[in-house]
Amino acid sequence: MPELPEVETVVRSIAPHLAGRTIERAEFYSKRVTRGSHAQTAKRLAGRIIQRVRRRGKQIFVDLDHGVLYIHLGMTGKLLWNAAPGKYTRALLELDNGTLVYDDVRQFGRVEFFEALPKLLERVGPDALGIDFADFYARLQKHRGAIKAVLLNQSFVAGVGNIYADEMLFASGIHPRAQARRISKARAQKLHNNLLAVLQAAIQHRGSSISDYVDSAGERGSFQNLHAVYGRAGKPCLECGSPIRRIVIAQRGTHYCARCQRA
DNA sequence: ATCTATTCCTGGCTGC
DNA sequence: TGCAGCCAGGAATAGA
Repeated sequence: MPELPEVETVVRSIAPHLAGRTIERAEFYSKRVTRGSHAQTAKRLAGRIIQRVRRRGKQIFVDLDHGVLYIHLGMTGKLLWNAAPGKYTRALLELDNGTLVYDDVRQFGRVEFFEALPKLLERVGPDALGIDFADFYARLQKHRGAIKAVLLNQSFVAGVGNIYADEMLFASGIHPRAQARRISKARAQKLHNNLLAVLQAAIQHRGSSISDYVDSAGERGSFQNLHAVYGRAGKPCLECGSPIRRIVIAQRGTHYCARCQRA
């Protein structure tokens, strides 16, 4: 499940192949993944020159000389460089130097061409790696819901998903059900530090590969081996030994240590 | 406005 | 070996 570290890893691995290249041909195979007219989208992409590939939160933007290709990996999206198209290939870009293949088993992802970005996509908050503490703390005050749910809200901060939300709450000693606005300034400072620290550590390990995730070269990440709580329900807490608990918050599996994380 | 529940989607897993 | 039933969750959407 690609979150900020996985998307960052994909962007880093794909960008050198794409920058400055020309799109010769585009193909789309899924009505779900690409909602616009396939023929029209392909026509608009043909001949476009890629200027750069960038990321905001979990969103990927391929800036073109005219318009932008928006890519969201959803749950199982993969951007693969020079891979053979397969059963789950939903879109494909043939460039002058190779082929970019978009595979997505569950089709929660998106590959769309826009002349200009829709307002909906602009609704996301500041990127998790770029937000300063003052802004982070001010935004926390605006939410009365559980901190876990708030961290997952992309308009609060962009890029955090289920795995890293659990990990940074554990690292900060904050209970996932704690009310966002009730978190003390000192705790919030800790959470802000861990927001950066956890995501940066995950990027250094090229992301977490639980089931599907691989980068554009098909390589798995290794950060899943360093998860303290995610996916460790019933196993002993690495800090205190008490069993990691699993509850559901905002319809998402949430893992925490009842002893290390107090409300 | 803010928050919560529902929906989409399919491979993988469990249990009979 | 087969198969029904459930689970995983990002984010748009609808409803409270």
